[in-house]
Amino acid sequence: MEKTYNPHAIEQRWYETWEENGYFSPDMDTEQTSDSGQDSYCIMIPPPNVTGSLHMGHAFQDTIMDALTRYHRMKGDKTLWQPGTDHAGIATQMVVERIINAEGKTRHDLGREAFIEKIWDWKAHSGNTITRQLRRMGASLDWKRERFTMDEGLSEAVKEVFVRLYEEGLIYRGKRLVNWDPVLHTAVSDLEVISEEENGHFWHMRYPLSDGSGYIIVATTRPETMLGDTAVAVHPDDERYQDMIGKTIKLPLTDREIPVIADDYVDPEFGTGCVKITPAHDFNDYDMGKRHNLPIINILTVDAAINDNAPEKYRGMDRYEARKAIVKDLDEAGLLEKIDEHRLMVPRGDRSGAVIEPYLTDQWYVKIAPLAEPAIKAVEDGDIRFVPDNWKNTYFEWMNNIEDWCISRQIWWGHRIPAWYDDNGNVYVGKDEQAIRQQHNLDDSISLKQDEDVLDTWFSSALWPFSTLGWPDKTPELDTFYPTNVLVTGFDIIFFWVARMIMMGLKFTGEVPFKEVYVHGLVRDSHGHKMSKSKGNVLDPIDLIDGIELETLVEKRTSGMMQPQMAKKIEKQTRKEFKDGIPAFGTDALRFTFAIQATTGRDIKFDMGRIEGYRNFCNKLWNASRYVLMNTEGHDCGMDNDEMEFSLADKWIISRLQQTEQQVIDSLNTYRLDRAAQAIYEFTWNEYCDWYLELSKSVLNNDSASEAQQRGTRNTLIRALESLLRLAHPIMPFITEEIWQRVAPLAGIQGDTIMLQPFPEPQSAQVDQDAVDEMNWLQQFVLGVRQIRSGYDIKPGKPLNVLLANGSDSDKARLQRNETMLIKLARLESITWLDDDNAPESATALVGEMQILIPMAGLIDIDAERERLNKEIESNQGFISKLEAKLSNENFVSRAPEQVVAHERQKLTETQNKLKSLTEQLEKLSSL
RNA sequence: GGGUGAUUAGCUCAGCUGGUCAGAGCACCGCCCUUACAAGGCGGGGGUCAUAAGUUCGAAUCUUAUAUCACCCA
Repeated sequence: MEKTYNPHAIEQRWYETWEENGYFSPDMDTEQTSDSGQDSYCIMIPPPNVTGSLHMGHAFQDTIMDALTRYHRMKGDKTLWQPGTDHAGIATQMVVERIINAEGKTRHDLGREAFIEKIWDWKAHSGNTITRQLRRMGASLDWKRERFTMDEGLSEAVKEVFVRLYEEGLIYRGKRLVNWDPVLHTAVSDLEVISEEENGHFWHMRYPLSDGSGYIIVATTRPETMLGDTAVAVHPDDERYQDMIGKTIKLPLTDREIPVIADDYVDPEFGTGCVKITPAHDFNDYDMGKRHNLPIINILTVDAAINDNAPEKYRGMDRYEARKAIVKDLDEAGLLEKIDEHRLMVPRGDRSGAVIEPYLTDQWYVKIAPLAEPAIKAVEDGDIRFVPDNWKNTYFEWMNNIEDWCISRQIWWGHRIPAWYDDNGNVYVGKDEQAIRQQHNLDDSISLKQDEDVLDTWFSSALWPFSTLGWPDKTPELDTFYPTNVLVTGFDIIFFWVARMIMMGLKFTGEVPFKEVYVHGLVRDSHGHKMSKSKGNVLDPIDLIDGIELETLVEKRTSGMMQPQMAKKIEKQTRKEFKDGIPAFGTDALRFTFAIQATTGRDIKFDMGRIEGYRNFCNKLWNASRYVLMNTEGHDCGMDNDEMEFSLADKWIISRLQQTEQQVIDSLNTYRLDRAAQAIYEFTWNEYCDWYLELSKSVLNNDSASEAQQRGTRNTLIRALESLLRLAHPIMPFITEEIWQRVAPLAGIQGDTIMLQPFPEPQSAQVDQDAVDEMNWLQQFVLGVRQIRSGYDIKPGKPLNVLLANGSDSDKARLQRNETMLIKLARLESITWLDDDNAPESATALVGEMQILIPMAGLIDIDAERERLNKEIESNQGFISKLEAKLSNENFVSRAPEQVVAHERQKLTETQNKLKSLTEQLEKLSSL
């Protein structure tokens, strides 16, 4: 093996091998599908946008899913991690449209069919970026089953669902106020609208009463909408305006008269207490208009320009142009009271960034209440469990206030709505035109035209857990893997996606789509800020894996900026934070970094120090393995000759391994990847490397050790490492595979890949508590010597003579058994039991009550040792008085559980003995 | 305005159903290139667990209030 861990050299190669050999597949081809009592395990990947590229959120999420998948596969479950991508209607259309625009054309020049053809072309050539990147992450997805939300089978499922919902009256067409994106020319759902506070104005306008008795002042943030006003509303109890109610107003700049009405909705405290009502362009006003039977006057075109319902002067003006003109005209007419600065919530389309207008159009809707009810119940009843649990509150909150889902979009890329119209405007819904003609007895003399709209992308995503498995056909896949086990997702799409999958899954399969929903946090930058292109703080997971030069990174972060003026600042920041660019950490280090920070429900602040530390951990594992291989390759490790003798260290490390395995299993079962990773880290570094490997040297490099002893140690070295590799494989697949290939044969294990080896199962019979206790004693001993050494600046290499006093029989027996190891580990010359009285001046350490004495002659300063002892005594006295206080509290003694009290008593005794021993030492020094 | 979560060492975070004077990594200080590893080894310093009250024999942990921050919804 190479001296230094080099992830590049191993990662790509292993992934190709795994994929080529079909290790990712659950083998549905074999006959034994759902028999044999084998458990199945299935995770659906949240399908990334086909236009997308891997970002830190994906990398985090995929690490979690892959770790779970690999764990279950090794456990022996029939395991499927289902891959695929989403057609991402608006996003994809925009990407391809931009390419066409660059060629000086629009999509309208091409026409619908040719444009869609272009998109398919684009997908064929450029649509696999993200799947390539997923492979770099080591994701063990079964690529043979990769699906796309627009492929044939899934489109079939979409039609099936649409038709059935329509036939049950759960899909309807209606004229409603929708969120209209005037740039994309489509309706968007509430969830696709992002409202943020922006600076704006509050215009106060005078509306004259028709009878000439004065005017009412109304305030608005969108003065151009006044052209569509059909009333002014006040609160029914508002004393200021009682006599106005029922009167009419002469709406300025128009020739219309509108009533003053009373409605509870009006907040008398806000503004003047008078509200202009524009039912066609405001959601609240729309509701109020319905309550009061107000006319609805649409004044905007699809581009959000003023249409022909408005006075001629403003027609054709853009909404903001019209705003200026109207404000000016009002001002000139003396009808502008004042203009205030104002912070207001501005709704923007999440794709286009355009300011959304409420707009009255014909759209398709899903009637959601009947679907929501069982979906709420499924979570209430525990058929679906959220991890962490509190996310169910968010889910309930939304589901209980859910509104009908607008599913039609006025774009070209997507599932076309399976509805046809005849010349009389009758609607027919069916899978295709032919089916409809047949069903409704329509011959060719009647022309049918398909609805131009496509479905919201999330409509097909909602079917993902079963459409990918072949639904509506009854497939073996569906039978085996549905319901799936867990959905791993960020909280940001609980509404978009999770809730809708639950509703659709229950509706069409009668079962929940997944039993658990694991909700993970967001990956932020090291300062806790959201990563975004415009802030220039984005990290690309691939750059962390492969490394990147500073110049390339700067270029990457500053190119194609929406706000080029930010580029300077970003460049400066980047140069400061990454002086030497980013080194190549490798996939395993990145995955480990994510895993160990995957505490449930908490955001991750991505810190370069962490990933560096875990890259070092990979290196540690690598070098430890090198040591093991050096000492086992070509030697008898007990495979051929089972005459072996196991040392204390051997028994101890095997015991600790069992305990670690249990901890990892428990942690993985409860989605605590952080604890699993932590347990692996601590065992590997602090126990296996720091202690066990060192102890093994005193056997392997010791000529007087017997063959059986050496064999026992080699056997333990290799077995423990082999298990550890399997234990760590789900989190760090590449390095474990690479090392395992060499280690496994030495441990007597045949197999082509670690991927398909069984996951370690702890054996309680292998836990030797006596060995654990004795090892603890040995560690205390070594630690005590080291502390003295370090405390008095004694050279690490200088062999010391150690004296022992006040030892029990057990101490003596333990010393006898472990003397060789102690001498080697603590670098001692000799260990001698002392007759009580003739101790020379010494520095002291304690192991329990046994005293370790290191004679000071020529080594140690008496005053310093005295000071140290005094400090130690003081601290122990403090502890004792605390314990005494506790134990003399009658309430404690009588009410606390016996065990706890006994434990405290024991601590007291131990500490008292320790104190006594320390005091003796101090006295000895003082008397000299 | 409603909801959720957070607040523990200089930084990033653990701390499970209350019970070993509060833990890890990074950073810091000291010693060491000891034949697996300087991407390392050994040792060390550092926190009145946001604040206040309460429950309890006992609170970082449970309850309530306050403060600050973050996110979601309106």
